[in-house]
Amino acid sequence: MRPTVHDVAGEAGVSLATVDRVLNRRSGVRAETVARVNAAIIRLGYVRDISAANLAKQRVYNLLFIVPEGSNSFMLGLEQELNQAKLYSILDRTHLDIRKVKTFDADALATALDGIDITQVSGVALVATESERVRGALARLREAGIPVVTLVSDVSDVYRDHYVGIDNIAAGRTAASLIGRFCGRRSGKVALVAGSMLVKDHAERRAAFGQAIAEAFPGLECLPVLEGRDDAAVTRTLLAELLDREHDVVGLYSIGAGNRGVIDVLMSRTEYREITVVAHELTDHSKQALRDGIFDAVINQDAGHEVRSAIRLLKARIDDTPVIANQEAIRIEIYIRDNLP
Amino acid sequence: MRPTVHDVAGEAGVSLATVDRVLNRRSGVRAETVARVNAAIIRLGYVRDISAANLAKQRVYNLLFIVPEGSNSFMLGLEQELNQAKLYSILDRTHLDIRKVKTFDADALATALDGIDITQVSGVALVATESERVRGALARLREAGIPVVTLVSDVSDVYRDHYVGIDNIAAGRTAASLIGRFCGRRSGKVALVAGSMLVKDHAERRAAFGQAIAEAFPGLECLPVLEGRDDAAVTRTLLAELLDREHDVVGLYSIGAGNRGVIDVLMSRTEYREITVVAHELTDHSKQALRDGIFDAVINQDAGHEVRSAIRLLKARIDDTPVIANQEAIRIEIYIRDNLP
DNA sequence: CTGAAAGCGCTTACAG
DNA sequence: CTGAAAGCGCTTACAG
Repeated sequence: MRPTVHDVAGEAGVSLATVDRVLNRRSGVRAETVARVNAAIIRLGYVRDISAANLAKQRVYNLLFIVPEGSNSFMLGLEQELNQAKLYSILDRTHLDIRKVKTFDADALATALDGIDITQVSGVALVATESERVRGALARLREAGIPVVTLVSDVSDVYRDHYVGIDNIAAGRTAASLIGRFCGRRSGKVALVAGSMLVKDHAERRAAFGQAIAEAFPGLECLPVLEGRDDAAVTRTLLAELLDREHDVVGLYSIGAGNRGVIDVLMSRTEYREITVVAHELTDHSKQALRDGIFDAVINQDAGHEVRSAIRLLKARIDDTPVIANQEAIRIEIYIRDNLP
Repeated sequence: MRPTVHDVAGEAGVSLATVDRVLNRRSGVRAETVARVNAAIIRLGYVRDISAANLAKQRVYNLLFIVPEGSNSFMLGLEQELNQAKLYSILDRTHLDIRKVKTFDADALATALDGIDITQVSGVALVATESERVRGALARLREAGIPVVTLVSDVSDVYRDHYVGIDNIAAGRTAASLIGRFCGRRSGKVALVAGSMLVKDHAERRAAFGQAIAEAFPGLECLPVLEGRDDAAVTRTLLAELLDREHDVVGLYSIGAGNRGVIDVLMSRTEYREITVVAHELTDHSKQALRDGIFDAVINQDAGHEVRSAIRLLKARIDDTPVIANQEAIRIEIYIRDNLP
């Protein structure tokens, strides 16, 4: 049988309460007593039963998720995963609170962060837009002992405990390899469509993509980025105009989440079918585009995995328990028509 | 506050013991009393706290994993993941028992299954080799109320509760698309290397691959499968001989786990570098082959995910709790040099 | 067929 | 600085 606090207390010759004080690193125990208890713990190989501890504590994890009130499919998907997680979270004494802030608006985010009631929240996850105010707000949270993880979009690593999302530089290189390889020996131009170059993940993907193309596929030339603001209508206009003007486009990299506009344009003329297209994020639209042969590959990050991972990471910080690094790594997933989930 | 058994007991006007009997569907309660308790449960929206229940029950999950005592890297990786999971499983009152049986030997597997002490084991996961004896053994286990999941390799679905692994037909089609697309406009022959066509997953991948190539890439022609028995030496000899004889091989699909032999041959002559290669399973060898440009893509199933998923699924069956379907779906992962984890 | 009491492994006031 | 006792939300003999 696994040893319990009773065994430790017996072995150390102290009471349960003292064992508990030592286990939880509470003050007011003589150094010598602490040492005796710790020795007993090691001797017995005691490991605390966290479920029992949480039961006794009546611990409830109050986790706050701050996400952009976006209209794009990926963010909607993320929100849906959060609501899914919410259904099951009651079983784990976890309360998920979802707050939406204006997209790409650092001030709105900072205001939301500043408004957090430190006594009511045990952990925070946020889709970050970085700014001085945001950094300040995060620093205050962490000083108050509240764990913070960034989701999908990161800030400098001193301001959060963990980043849950993909490596966007590697993602950009991946897109480059796929387009380069799929284009085969063809040479020509590559169109780039992003949401906004002010967003760090889009900027990173774009830069890495350009570099990888230049390195490995000299026959391909990247055109200037179109910034569609993740808006279908804007993207549609810009891209239609571009493809009308440029007559040598063999590839297209859709960096952001404005896939609907891209799909509309690509479907508008049969000759566009020849263009090799790689986009981001698996949604109903992008899946259909893969099936229809409009998209050749989609690079995805699993929103469900990200939500569950953020929850696990926050709880692990709160309980001071270990995590399995591999389980928390968010993969750069590649989908083609044949391996859709 | 969430309602507890006390609240239910009060509401129904019965004792805790009776509430417990109803909750656990134990016999010896008058139908009318059962109805009263159930009504109270619904009225209060009561949800049982499983951690507390398990604490009271001193529940220990004894899970048995039966895996082939294989020498191939993927199975070794799986075993490593099992040992990883073992480290953390004590925290969850879970005991993992790993038993190894002779690879691809249905009788050895059946004997292991028949030898299970039903009173000591609460759930079984196995890498299946199907046979009449195996089916019989599984049926007996399930009649005894012991949940069974298959891992990586499946049996007919009436003999297990769940399959934890990839869709091998889709995997074969995925390989075909990748090779076809990467070969571009080149036409020629495609070499196929498998472990054994007697193994269902290899056979399924091969069939789906052949069909997809025939459908979509008429310029490519599949050569007869080499069966390397997942053995590096055998694979090396067979493949070297084949490539020496055939002078028009533009693609190679390594269906099984004998990647080392494949890599050796491909590195032996510079002209083999031109061959487009897709293999299965991410291991140290296959990762290096991707980095070196020997392999163009690797199709992977995440062994760590599979192990954790099998554990979650078995526990969910044991506790009769719901699972999140998306979390348990094993993806057909595509890796190229740029998105390696 | 039903209930009172003790216990699972931990924590928490309260007392000293 | 330390301990005895009660309690977290369940389950389990035991008694009737």
